[in-house]
Amino acid sequence: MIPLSRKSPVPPSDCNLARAIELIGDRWTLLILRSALYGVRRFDDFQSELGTPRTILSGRLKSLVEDGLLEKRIYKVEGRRARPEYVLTEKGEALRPVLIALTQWGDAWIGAESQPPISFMDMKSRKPVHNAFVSEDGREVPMDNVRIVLRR
Amino acid sequence: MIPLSRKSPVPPSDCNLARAIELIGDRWTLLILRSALYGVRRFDDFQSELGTPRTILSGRLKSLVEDGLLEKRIYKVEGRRARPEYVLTEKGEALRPVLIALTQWGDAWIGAESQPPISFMDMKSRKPVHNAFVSEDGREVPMDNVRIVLRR
DNA sequence: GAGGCTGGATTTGAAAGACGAACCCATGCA
DNA sequence: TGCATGGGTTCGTCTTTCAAATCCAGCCTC
Repeated sequence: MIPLSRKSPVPPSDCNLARAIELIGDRWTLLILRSALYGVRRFDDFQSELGTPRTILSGRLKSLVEDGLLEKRIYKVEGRRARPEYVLTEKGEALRPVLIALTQWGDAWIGAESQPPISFMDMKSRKPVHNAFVSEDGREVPMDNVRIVLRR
Repeated sequence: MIPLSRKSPVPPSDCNLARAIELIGDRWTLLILRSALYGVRRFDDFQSELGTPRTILSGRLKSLVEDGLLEKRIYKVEGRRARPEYVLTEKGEALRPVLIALTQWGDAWIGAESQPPISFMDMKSRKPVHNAFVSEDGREVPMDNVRIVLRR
């Protein structure tokens, strides 16, 4: 069990975790990012998949572009007019491990009765992979051996 | 770049990721969990660290208890009256890798100018660790080699 | 070139939720 | 008795969310 503390080692104001939560810690934002990581790019595709109210969706997409997680570009299908699409930037794609870690948490603690509908595999070995901590030499370190280090 | 898709491979309604987002994908909830993972347990400690409105805080703590992420127990300091405290359950502690992954994302993409105030270390080797994918044999698999597998 | 379709996006008014301040309340202490 | 403390709840206001309707530009068909 985590030992009692009266406050966090780093105040939320200069904690990158807290800052990340301010950026993306919102139901719709996270659901949009989830879809985006699955390849969804278009307004109506987000809308019909998530059921997000259109006002909210357009606001969230705008914020995500401003924050550099999505890039707004124009796509054009032959015979149709040009439309914007929202593609993950490198910064946005870098969230993938976070969402996969959350997926695995959900698999273990929410949907534990049934088989998870999705899993992850190493393309080379064709064997399952999971999210974990590794040391510099690329070997897994059990969670219980991970400690926090404060920079002085 | 992620290939275009008109919809996610799994509809949000039976996606454990989407379900996890419904549970904890909320600014205050995530900030509370962050503090809790740092050992904060008491109403006023959450309140003074995060500045959460008291109404919101008591509501979120209640939901987190209902969802099984926190356990409400009674603590008693000698000479003071008994008070409730909110301690992470196993289910709640299991979110730690998710929040560490998000911390490292924040370190890389938000606070990249400055040194991160916190880092993570393997207690045994005393070397830094990072979040990644590993195969069954405990070896790191590069993100680009990871593929989604759908259960049929 | 009038009309329709389509995919983004904004407007509108009602309902829900967030907020800050004040208040409550039980207990231990002086 | 009175007061301090920690953990709430109540209250009124303000903001955000929401669904539905509307807008709008461009491309198509006739």
